[in-house]
Amino acid sequence: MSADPALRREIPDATVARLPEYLRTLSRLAEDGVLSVSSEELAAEVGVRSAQLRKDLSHLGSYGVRGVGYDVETLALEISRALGLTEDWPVAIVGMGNLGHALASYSGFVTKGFRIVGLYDDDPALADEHVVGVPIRPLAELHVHHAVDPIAIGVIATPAPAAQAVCDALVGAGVSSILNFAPAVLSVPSGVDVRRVDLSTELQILAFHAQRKSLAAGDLRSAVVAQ
Amino acid sequence: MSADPALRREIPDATVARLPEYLRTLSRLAEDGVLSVSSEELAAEVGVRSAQLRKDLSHLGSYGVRGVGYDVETLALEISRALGLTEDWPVAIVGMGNLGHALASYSGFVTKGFRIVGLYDDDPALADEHVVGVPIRPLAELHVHHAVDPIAIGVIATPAPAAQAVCDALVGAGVSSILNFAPAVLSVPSGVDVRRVDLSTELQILAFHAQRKSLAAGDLRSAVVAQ
DNA sequence: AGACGTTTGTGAACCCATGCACAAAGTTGA
DNA sequence: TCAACTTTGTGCATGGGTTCACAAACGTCT
Repeated sequence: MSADPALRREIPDATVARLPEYLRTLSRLAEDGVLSVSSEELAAEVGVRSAQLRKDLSHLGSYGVRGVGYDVETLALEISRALGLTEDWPVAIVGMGNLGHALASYSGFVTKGFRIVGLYDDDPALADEHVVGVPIRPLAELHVHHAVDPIAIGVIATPAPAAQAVCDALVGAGVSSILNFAPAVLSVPSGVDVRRVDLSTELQILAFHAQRKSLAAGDLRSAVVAQ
Repeated sequence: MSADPALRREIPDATVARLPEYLRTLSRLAEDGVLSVSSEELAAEVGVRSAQLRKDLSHLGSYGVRGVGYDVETLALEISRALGLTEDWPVAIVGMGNLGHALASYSGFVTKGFRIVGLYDDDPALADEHVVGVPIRPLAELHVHHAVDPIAIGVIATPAPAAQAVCDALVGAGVSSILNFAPAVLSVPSGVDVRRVDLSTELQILAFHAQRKSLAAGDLRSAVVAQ
């Protein structure tokens, strides 16, 4: 029987969403030569409550020492393992406009775990351009490429109208994890995982809170008007 | 007394996060000439349960007609109002590398509600370059600019090490809503709102689920090994 | 060795969000 | 006008996530 709780137990989604942040902070601490942290210290760095941090970590196993804290190296390694970053993940980006270029050259992509193996765009003007050493090819070549060098994660950085067709092509080639930057809801068969990142959604949420703040500030005025 | 529930009642964060998606879908339907939708239809388009959609909308007021559905135009307008998109929000982007360029020319930014009023970067190589008609200027000019043409929302698209300093500059100039693309946790005074979008976090979450899928597929093998 | 201080891991209470199911309210058609 | 049908808005139950608070476990110092 495996003793690793990460492989046996279910890790809550909310916890998984925070693990990358813990990992990033631990890596920074390791670079700074810090050997050990308490949940209190680490939580303060990340901006969460220490109880939440401890409960999150408890889902991966018991890697702390009571009265002492957590060994930075060990904990970083265990989080990496839990997230699956000990193996590397071949990534393909479809849509090499401004955003696609930015993503391809984003250093966060290259860092541990992820490797860009394909860049796709049907615009002839981009044909055979290279970004970070990888050639841009037409989407039709996806199948061939995937057969030779399988793609684990597909990133969609096209305009919204093209997104569903690109998604279908990725799914058709066998990709079952997709990161979608296009402002469109994708329909996929079950078993395929889609995460969406939408810039304008984030802006709109900020606008909502900004509006609330300015309404609160102008309370007096509106109260008078309301009368 | 104002009769608008959006101004009086509290709208849950989870609801606010979904409103932009509802709005986008309604706008698309309006373009297609659709005049009315039921909660069932709209929910199917967006990919949520109809009960959730109705509950979300009930927080803004009562804009549906029983037995009929929602008027597309009216509902879109009411969501826009609730989100604060009826006024326009001046946005400044700091950090004009690949990502900054992509954001500045992203069409989602220009669409209703948001207007780019400033682009900042201290790299002399970028000085006086124009993107979408706006000149790139050094960060030191932020204060002056803000005094003339106030900035409501600041977008940080710099590398992580610079993010906190940029954030301090924005806050110092009076910006109280910040969208942070740098992989760093920002500390801000209370009253300032920060949202973070992190590309590598999203990738890592995908990797976690991908790993879980491949572990499930290889269950038999690991079970044998475990014995 | 034993007492003391520290920090983890977790049971239990709370809180928010989701989903169900139905009454209320509207339309349509005879 | 009235009955049949449709769809909203919402009270209630359920489930997950967060926070509290404390016992268990470890190191340290005498």
